[in-house]
Amino acid sequence: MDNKYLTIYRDFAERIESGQLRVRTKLPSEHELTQLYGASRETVRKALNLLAENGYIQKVKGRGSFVLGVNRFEFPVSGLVSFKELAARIGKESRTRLVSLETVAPNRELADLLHIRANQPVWEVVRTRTIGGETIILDKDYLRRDLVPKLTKAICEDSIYEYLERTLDQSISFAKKVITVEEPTPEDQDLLEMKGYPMIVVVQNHVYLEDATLFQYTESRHRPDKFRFVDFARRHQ
Amino acid sequence: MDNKYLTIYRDFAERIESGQLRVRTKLPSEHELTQLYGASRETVRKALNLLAENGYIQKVKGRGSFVLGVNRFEFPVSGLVSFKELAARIGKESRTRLVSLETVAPNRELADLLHIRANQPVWEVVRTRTIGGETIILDKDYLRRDLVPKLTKAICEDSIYEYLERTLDQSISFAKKVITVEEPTPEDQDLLEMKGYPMIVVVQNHVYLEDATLFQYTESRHRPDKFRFVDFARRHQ
DNA sequence: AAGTGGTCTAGACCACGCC
DNA sequence: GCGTGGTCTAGACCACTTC
Repeated sequence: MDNKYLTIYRDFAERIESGQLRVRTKLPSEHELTQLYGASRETVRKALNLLAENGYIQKVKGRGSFVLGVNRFEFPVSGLVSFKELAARIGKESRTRLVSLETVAPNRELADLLHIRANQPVWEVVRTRTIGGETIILDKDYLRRDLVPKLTKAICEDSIYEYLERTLDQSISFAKKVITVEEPTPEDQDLLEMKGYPMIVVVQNHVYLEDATLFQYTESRHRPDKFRFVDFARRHQ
Repeated sequence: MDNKYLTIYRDFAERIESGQLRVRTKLPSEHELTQLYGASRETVRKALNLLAENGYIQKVKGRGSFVLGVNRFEFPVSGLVSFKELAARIGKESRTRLVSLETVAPNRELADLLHIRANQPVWEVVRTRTIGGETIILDKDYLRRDLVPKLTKAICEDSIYEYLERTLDQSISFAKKVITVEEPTPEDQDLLEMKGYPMIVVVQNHVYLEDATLFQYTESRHRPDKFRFVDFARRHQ
């Protein structure tokens, strides 16, 4: 039992995701929630604001908070979610295959991306993702070797994020994603079932730890017909 | 001068964007900020949390808040920003051209998307966007006619968002974006300089008002080589 | 007038980093 | 031990919606 506001948040997030709370349902008022959870109003509000920010509810001044239906049938790929978490959500049969795992010296471009010196070794992990019987995603990960001393086939085929957060005590804090569309490389053609598609969707991911050091750079290359990115955004100000 | 916490937020957001506050600079402590702005600590924290959520700063327990360099040279397309705001940011010469503006009866698919009956008329606005001399974006907007009574060529070539927020008293609250890659239609080929590219990036946008009614559906179709989507995401929990 | 959410305050205790 | 951010409280006033 950790945070009070996270408890309230997760409580409602679960009930909304499961459909137990229907779309357009009115939540209890903030005053009522303070009594239900034995919390102060600001604590309740912190939970409700998180729910609103993540697309679960809409708060309307003078009326109350209402369950939204936007996120219901979509899985937002925005936010930081590992492939394993994602695969679990969509419930499709999926598989990760390790292509190669080695320590390499970064070329200048990569050293630049990771903000390290050219002689500082990095892990290079190449993996393919098979979903519904088709191999459609190629993931290339580069991690700072000084921050991740050990890496095995088993870890790579399970979830690197999980390993980092559970085993090591590194916490991932934020990431910058860049989505572009490019021509497939011979490597893409070789490792993926491209089915003649002449382009590939590239999702670059810069992953940072809590102290804001960049420690991982990932390129996730998707066959275009299977690519789908969903984002929920609020207009502030 | 409206909100106290928004004042603090904008103050730092501007100073960070302008480069007046350098990357890795330490912000004043929360305690110091309460005195600088004559605000309580929770108010200061609300501003700092907004800055952190939007990628401006990183808060580190026990040490302080530090300026991040992630958002500096990128313009995040995540969040809700109109094309006009976007064009202003990147500073490139750009132009919007109205292709057609009419009232149509929605087909079933569109009526479904907008959650309206099939006999309820909607605005159909088709526009092309020219950036750096090339026409590379095709925007198709559908708006509920009951919510937007008037729409002119001038408004469409300026900014529909701006018109809605300033002239009408409608406030845009949130949106759901879906990015996919498809084959170009004859219309794409006709209106855009496709240069032989065999695919097109489609950004679907469902835009909601503050009372959570869906009032606009937009399809933004981008030539793949010029498409770029940047997203900043924090890992919560 | 009563109920709702939005903002703000002045305190409190805690966990963490640093010296 | 001191300064830092993270959580939480019990109140206050305001603007808005509903009746």
